Amino acid sequence: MTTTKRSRVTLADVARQARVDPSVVSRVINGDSRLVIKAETRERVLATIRELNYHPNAAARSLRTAQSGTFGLLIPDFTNPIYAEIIKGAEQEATEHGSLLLAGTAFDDRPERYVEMLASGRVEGLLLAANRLPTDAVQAMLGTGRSIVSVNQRIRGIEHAILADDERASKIAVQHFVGLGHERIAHLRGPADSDTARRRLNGFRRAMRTAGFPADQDLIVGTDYTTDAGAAALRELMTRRPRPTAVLVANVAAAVGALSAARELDVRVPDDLSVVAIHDIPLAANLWPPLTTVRMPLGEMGRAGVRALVGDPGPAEVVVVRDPTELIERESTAPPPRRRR
Amino acid sequence: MTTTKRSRVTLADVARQARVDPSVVSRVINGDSRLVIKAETRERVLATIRELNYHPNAAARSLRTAQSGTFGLLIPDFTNPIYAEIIKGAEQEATEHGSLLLAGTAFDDRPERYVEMLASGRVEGLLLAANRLPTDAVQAMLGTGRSIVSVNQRIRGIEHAILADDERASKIAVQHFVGLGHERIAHLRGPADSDTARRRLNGFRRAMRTAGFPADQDLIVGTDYTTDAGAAALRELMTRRPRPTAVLVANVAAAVGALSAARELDVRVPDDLSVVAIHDIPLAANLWPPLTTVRMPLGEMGRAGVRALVGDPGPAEVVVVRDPTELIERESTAPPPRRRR
DNA sequence: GTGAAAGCGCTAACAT
DNA sequence: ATGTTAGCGCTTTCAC
Repeated sequence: MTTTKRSRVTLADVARQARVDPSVVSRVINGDSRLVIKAETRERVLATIRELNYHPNAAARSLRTAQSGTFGLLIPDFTNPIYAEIIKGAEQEATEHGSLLLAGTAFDDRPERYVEMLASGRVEGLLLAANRLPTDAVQAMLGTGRSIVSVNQRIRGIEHAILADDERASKIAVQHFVGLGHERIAHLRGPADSDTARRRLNGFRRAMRTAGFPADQDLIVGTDYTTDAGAAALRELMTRRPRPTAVLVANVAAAVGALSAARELDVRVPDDLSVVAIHDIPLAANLWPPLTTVRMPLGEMGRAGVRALVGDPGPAEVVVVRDPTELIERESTAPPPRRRR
Repeated sequence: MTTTKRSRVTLADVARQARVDPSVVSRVINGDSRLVIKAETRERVLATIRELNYHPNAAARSLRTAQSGTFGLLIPDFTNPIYAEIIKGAEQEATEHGSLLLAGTAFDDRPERYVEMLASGRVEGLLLAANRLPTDAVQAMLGTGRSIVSVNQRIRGIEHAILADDERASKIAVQHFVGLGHERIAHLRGPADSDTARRRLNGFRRAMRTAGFPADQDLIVGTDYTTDAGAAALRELMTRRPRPTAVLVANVAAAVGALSAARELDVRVPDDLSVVAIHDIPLAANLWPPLTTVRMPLGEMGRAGVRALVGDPGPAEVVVVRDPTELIERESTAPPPRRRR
């Protein structure tokens, strides 16, 4: 009794075979609470659905209800492990909500694509985890009237943002360094146009001031959130004299590069230089040395993003996911050289 | 003249304002070659579309044409860097084809979801990069009559498969070891139920035989494709006496774990043990020591998968993407200890 | 060179 | 307790 026949089975087919009206089938499927129906009839409908192996057509439903049951998530790059965690969280939340998550790369050259996704109704709302979207593309997205929420950063023009406590992450790292006895503490900061980089830098400065070691401008070096840029930045940093004894790297990808560069330069970690990276990913434990990190709630931010999308429009709002921002101490940090002798 | 008005702009609105029939607008949009139309009229239609900021409704189009313009890709886990590369390739190919790619995790517990994606018409075809899908779920997917292509592995019941030359990858690694003078060559093989693991193991055995060092069963240890499993497998392997001097790890995630475990055991890489992993990912260069790998055409497999989906149904077919399977030599391999003294 | 008409498969307000 | 009806917005065959 397989039903691998031609031509899709439609709701009308089910209705005919179950000898009820199509609208009844529809209401049974959608669990319409206002539907009063004999248990027996409902059972007959359900049985017919199974028998015919009926699956509602998504396009028809979507057309009728003006809802696609899909949310979008735009990221800069699938190969950056940070975003994998965000995607995972967002996907889980969407799944629990009965929706699909459409994750995609925000190719810089084709912003119309994302406007189109919204305007065509393919997705009901969009999570923006990609930076550097052209301002007019963002405006066009907003013009569709659909909900847009930025994740991990603020984006000009977008009211709703899901953020982690980036300032606090820097503070945690600085306090760890200070606790170990470091004084010459450096920061490999992210790109100037990055909102997260700015917040982490602020946190760094503030924490340094509080600790009584006002940040030395020489010890703040810019880097992109990439491995290569992190390596280059560390090389530059190590030309400073006297050398720093500790460095907070604003991003784990950059930190991986920094570790490589340190090795090249025969700078021993943590003996000569302690390193803390912001963002904990599984891999950090398998680097050499295992990297001390400040864990950020990446998955939780993805979840919160989807929640904001499905929730009521609500007023302008910034949600800071505070939960588990904490130090994961591994082997890339130790007291400074002087102290140890 | 912004059009951020209520109620979506429809094709009918455009037709009315451009003073043509809706069907003409439709045919202009879709570039119907059989449409004969005055350049002037076409221009007026196009202008109106721009002016009204019209975007076709995806659901309506989908309902009418029975095509969703979306392909699905099922992977086991977003945080595994292998799949990031596959997704990227598939997404690029889909984008070039004007389609969307819906990548999702194949949660073991909800196979109906994926059947549903196909049966409901949300996706036109599905790429399966996830292993361990229940056989009946696969059958149900096939029952929808839509195209399904497996990527990176064969799946029972699915005719079309996009594969890399896994056997050759193992052979390349073994030849590299042999060229360095190794004889006691081990293999951390993937899970028994994994098709890729099987092919890599075959390649390993065959290459060893060819080299005149028939594989020692003791030196073949099973591992999952995860970091922790790789670490455990290496620990087990190093209890063998005499110890192997080289090991081919079937997967890069497992190799990362193996490297960690080697450090724990004070097994120096490459001095005491040479390591080659299958799969090259950017990170391999930043491990310690930088990991020698056999590059597999992951992105290209993703692309080929989408191509197979959009292409004609075609006969049962297995596409082996041969292109750039090659050794990337870094610092985790060296001649065996004996030779170096 | 352009228009008319039918219908894809579903839902929801309104009958009965 | 169930049926009727009227589209959602688009494409496409056929007619003029």
